[in-house]
Amino acid sequence: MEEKKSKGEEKPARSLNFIEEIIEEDIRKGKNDGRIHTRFPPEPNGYLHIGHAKSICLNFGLGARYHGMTNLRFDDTNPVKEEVEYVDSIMEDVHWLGFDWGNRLFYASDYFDQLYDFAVILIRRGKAYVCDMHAEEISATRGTPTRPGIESPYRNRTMEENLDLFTRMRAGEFPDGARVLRAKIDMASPNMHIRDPILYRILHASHHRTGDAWCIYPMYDFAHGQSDSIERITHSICTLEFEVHRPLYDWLIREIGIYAPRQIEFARLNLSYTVMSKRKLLELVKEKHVSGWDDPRMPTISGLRRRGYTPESIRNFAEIIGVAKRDNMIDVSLLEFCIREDLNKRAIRVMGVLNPVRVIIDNFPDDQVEEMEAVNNPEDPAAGTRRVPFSKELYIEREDFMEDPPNKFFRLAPGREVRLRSAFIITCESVEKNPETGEITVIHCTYDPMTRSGMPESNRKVKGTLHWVSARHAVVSEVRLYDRLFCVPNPDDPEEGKTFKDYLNPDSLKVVKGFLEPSIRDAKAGNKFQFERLGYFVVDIDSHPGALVFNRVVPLRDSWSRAENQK
RNA sequence: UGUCCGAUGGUGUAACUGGCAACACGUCUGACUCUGGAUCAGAAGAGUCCAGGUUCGACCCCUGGUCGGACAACCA
Repeated sequence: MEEKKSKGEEKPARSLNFIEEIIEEDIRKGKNDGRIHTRFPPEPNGYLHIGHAKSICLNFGLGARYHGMTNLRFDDTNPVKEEVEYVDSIMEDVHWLGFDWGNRLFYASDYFDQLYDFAVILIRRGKAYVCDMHAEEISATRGTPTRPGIESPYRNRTMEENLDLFTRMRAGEFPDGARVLRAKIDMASPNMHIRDPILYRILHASHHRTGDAWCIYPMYDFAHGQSDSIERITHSICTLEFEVHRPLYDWLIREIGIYAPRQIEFARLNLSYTVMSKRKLLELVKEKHVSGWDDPRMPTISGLRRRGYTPESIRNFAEIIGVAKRDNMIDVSLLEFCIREDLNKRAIRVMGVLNPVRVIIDNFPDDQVEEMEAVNNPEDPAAGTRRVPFSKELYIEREDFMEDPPNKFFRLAPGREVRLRSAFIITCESVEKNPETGEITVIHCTYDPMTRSGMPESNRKVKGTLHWVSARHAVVSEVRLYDRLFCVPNPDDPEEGKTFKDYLNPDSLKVVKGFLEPSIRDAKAGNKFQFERLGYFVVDIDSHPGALVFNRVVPLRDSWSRAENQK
């Protein structure tokens, strides 16, 4: 037995991504005694989106993989943009995704006292000074990426004066914008972030957690790395745009003289046919292009949840897309693949008709109802069966009938036979039309009682199988058919004179009436189904007893319509 | 005319750290099927941005280019 477990048979370990390689190298070297500690550090100024999900899965995944820990830390150093609503939604979303920060819920604002002390240390060491220039002056003297900046006239104040001024900044003696605390590094550095960056600014604003205790707030650069250090984070993982901040991150830690975490940057996720910046998402919400942060068309975690995505499918997506440093644009079809794969295994099948046409089974007794037994999920025998009523008058999908069909059309047409799923084989005998419009109003068929599912005759080969609903048993519901929010792959890259909003897809939501089999009557919000041959659907929170509302999560793959569309 | 980062099939990620490129999605065949779904079998598709160099041998190392991205908020 033992020897049988040769190398080739061990589970196919996927190769390491570059961050895992760094971590394993650090472990090998005995850095931090092999301890691994990561953190997910959102700013509570918006809802989390699928890009954050990548980061969450990465950070928490690494914590778990290396038997370490992962903190949730709110980077809340800008009171004017941050709100508790966002804090709450972020915690809900991280939990929903399946991750747990235990008792390690932190806020950068928890460290305001300590951060203040760090600033004082820098001042005492002559590494920081109070600058009286206003925002415009500072910006004007910062230079450009290709031209060095000019040193502030306040740069060489004495340590005593700096200390006094900083103390008075904190005491509230000065108005917003009057002064800032700056690091004293190098105004000529080719790295803009090293040109005496601002550490603290005066902001007489009340903070969602510290209230009015402070009127000076640390900048990102002075809060983030120090918070990492305080929490003894070993690997501080962030997105590429912070790469140029790393020298400052390291400088501050070194000059203050505290524990040094290692910052590692990776490429953020871009998804086709959507936008991913909080600013743009907020704009869509505020201008009512969508119903809210949790609109099922939004790439937010709450939107995806409402759309019917599962945490498992999103985690799997995060795993599949990988982690690297090059810019990327992932096709939404990959996300769709992930949710189909997941729901295929678990969603109960049900029949529903969204664009009905009446079918009358001429040889079926008028008032008779037969109960058909239908399999709940062919992928999962344990899901059992249910009963579906069959009667003389049915609905089928209008697209499932053609009066004059091409050869490859396997569905219903005059004289043709099709199977009704879990029921009988029927033959089309004739159609009735609206004389004015030419629209087909009724399709007359006959059924063969010997072909009922399970009976010997039912094995007869027929080309097509249709879903159907007994007209008088149909549960009428609202069905929301969602499509991509934008009609171009990259709305972030508009042509001259246009903005991303010029590419909003006018057909991203279509509301139709659905005629569903009665077994669905008691479905609850969040329940997911496959409407056979159509797609996956979830019961929306707008549902009420007797007035169900469904969201289409994603359509089924449809090689017929794909072939048709290619013509 | 700065600094930093990146460049591998249509998309994304690999390549045991130098041994002529793999996996997934997508695409296309075919089989099977009471979902034109799922499943199964197979195929096409890159010679690794370019030019040199080192080497028996380079996606991998070196040099020089090209292209793309990030950085000039008292945002994060």
